[in-house]
Amino acid sequence: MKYKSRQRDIILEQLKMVDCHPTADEVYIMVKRKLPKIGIATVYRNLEQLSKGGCIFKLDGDIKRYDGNIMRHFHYRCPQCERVFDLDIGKLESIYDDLSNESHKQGLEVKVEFVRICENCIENKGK
Amino acid sequence: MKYKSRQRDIILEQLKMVDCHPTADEVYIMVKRKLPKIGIATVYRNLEQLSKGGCIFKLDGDIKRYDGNIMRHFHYRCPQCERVFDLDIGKLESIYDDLSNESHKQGLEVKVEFVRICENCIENKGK
DNA sequence: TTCATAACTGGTAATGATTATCACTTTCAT
DNA sequence: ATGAAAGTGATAATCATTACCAGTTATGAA
Repeated sequence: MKYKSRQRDIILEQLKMVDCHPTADEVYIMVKRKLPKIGIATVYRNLEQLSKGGCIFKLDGDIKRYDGNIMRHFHYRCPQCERVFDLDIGKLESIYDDLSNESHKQGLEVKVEFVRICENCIENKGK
Repeated sequence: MKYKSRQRDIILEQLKMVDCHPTADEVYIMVKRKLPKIGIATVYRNLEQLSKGGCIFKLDGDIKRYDGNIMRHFHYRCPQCERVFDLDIGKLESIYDDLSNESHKQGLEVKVEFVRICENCIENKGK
């Protein structure tokens, strides 16, 4: 990320505009509207760089997803559609902070992810 | 898992014998010593079934790993070699239990994974 | 036991996300 | 203004996982 690039700027801008957590392919489709000639490899390259640089988060899973919101917040993943959603954990938050602080003292980083069937998948159950 | 199969029995047995967290391919190699004719598809099929049946754990990541130990315990993943190791979290444990209990009350399942460079990768740094 | 059938197997082809490669273009410090 | 380092886009390659299929095995009912 030594030089600046229009492609990278637009990828970051688009990712910050949405509140979902798109896959690389979904980012590619979003960015193509502004930069029709961009290649998928450029998208992967820049998503990787942006996440290594701390500008975005990479969410591991079967398919990787990316999050343009780097404020501390929480996610849940739907085990059916494999999508990731933001989550307000309310009073869980202070417990999480304890876990996080205590982990750091022990030289560990913590990764917490919640799992819950999403509303969409609950609705589509009858189908 | 309605019928029993020798292949599945041996996969489970081998997985319970080791304290590492092998990939499907590593399980394949292990099991091949006892069942030289087994196919890789059979290994994947049975690992999936065993994990859905709650006999083993599947650990998500770039490459999936499997754990034959279903007693409650904790893992850390090395971000360099991507291997997974067991971890004694000591006093973190009670905090984790709080988080877990409170999550369940809110209809969420929690997944916690720790991250730390493993000893092997620290040693090999100079190389 | 015999039989029907549902589950399981092994080999292999297909899939699909991600990475590597390469010739070309852009950026930027000097 | 120029040359080295970084970035790009097209496409081929990789590789973990899944799908498919013809043949085998397990199981329960007759």
